[in-house]
Amino acid sequence: MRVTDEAIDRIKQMIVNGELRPGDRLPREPDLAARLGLSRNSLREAVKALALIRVLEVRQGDGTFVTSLDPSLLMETMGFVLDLHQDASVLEFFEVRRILEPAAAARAALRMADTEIAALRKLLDDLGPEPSVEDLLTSDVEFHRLLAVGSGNRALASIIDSLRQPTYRARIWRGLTQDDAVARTLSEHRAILDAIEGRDPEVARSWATVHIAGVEHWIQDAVNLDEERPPRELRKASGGSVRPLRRATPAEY
Amino acid sequence: MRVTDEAIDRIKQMIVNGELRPGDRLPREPDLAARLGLSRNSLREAVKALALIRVLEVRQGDGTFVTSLDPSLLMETMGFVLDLHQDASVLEFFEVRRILEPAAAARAALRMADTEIAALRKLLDDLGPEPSVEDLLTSDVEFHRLLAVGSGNRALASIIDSLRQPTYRARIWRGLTQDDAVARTLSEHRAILDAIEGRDPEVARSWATVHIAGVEHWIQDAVNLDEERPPRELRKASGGSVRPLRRATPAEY
DNA sequence: AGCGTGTTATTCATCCGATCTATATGACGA
DNA sequence: TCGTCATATAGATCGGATGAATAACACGCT
Repeated sequence: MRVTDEAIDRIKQMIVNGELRPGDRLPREPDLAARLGLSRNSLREAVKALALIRVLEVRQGDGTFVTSLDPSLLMETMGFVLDLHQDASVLEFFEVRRILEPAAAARAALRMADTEIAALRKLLDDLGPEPSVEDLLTSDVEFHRLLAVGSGNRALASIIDSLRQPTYRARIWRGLTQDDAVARTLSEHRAILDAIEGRDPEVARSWATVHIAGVEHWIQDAVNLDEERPPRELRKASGGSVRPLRRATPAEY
Repeated sequence: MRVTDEAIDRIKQMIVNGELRPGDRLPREPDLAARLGLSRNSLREAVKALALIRVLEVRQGDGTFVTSLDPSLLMETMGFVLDLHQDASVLEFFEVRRILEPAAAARAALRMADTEIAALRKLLDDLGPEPSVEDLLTSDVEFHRLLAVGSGNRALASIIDSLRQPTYRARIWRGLTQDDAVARTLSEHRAILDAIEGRDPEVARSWATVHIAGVEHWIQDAVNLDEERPPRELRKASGGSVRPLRRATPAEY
């Protein structure tokens, strides 16, 4: 195995077996490199890789630390990978959302604290009856995030969060093209919250399903329409060969 | 922003905008470094990070390539992160499985091809009535994998796959301690498959729920028992301070 | 002509050592 | 007491040198 890969594994093992705990600081680069028996450059490759997936956090002039390892950090990694999938597979991710979010809503109805519900209610009330598309999207993201967290399952919440990332821009497009999207979103959000407040998991689940499915169907139609149009070129490759590029998808807007 | 982070982003953008496509080869290290305006060492840190999350694949003596970017590659990354969470949060991940796997089973009942169902049937038949624990686990992993793939949603399948990873060892423990676990697993697998064969999504979903919940409850009990026992030390830190380590959890077995 | 083998070029792997930059810390003076 | 500045520390980045794996090609044998 490559020394760098081995270093990644060694560091990982140090965390798994408890030698390094969340928040702990790693030895200085030269020391750790010596201890693991490799050069500083190779060690840095390992550290960089672990930093990308949010296992380590490097602070220049301070040191390298183990992150909290909170499941929510998983989100960013997944979001990064999902950014690479902006084609038809968006629909696949959407389908997963339609599975997870209703489940989260149902659990939230059972587990959410009254104070959390009040905060959610305030979020919706603060928005007003006719918000700008921008404000709506901000509120929408926060609503779904709080709902996911309200499930009481951090892993579930972070997976949902990471799945929303790539569909964020899709919803922007929606807000811009469907006139009734704003009103509909508002009323559906309130319906979900009402069900949670009433501690009715099945109703919460159903409203969440309706809510997600509405967006999903719209995306589906948009993709289908897009398939029928001829591909258009996005832009030319900068340095080298010019090749036809993939088709634009809703997720890009 | 650090040059390395910028390089990561630049490479990512090259993929997102289609300049680099799955399977494509990147320019030689020196060339790409020159083009991105940084040193080879720094570029290598970026490449290593992207290789860890399976976006790039480096082949010594050959070159560096963009992977297929298949959603199933997402699995390995997630599995890596999940390895770091071997404490009580295992139950959180298990709960997500209990949401996703029944949903996958229901979809499989609707979407799976007859040939795929036949393959699944053969998998179960090949195992025989009283398999070894080892064989059972191998078959079990494959059964659930095919089931997930049968959902027709690669993203869903890969998330389920990645979630199973950390519970694999948990099930080993189960197989060793519960005498009826083998027979029960076998019959539940057959029940799920029967429902799929009968194209009955609701029954498939229910059997899958029962199946997962069985394991989940057992793990839950095991963790609770474990909580009541005093923590035991796993082993001492090698180089530095000796500190009490976290408690062992079922996932370690 | 077909095929196996050895050579060579290409490309990544790894290392070393030096310099630059950001951060934290503590000394110093208003 | 508090703000400022010097200094130590640790990571950031670089350039170059050498080793190792792979692929491509030429060669010679059958």
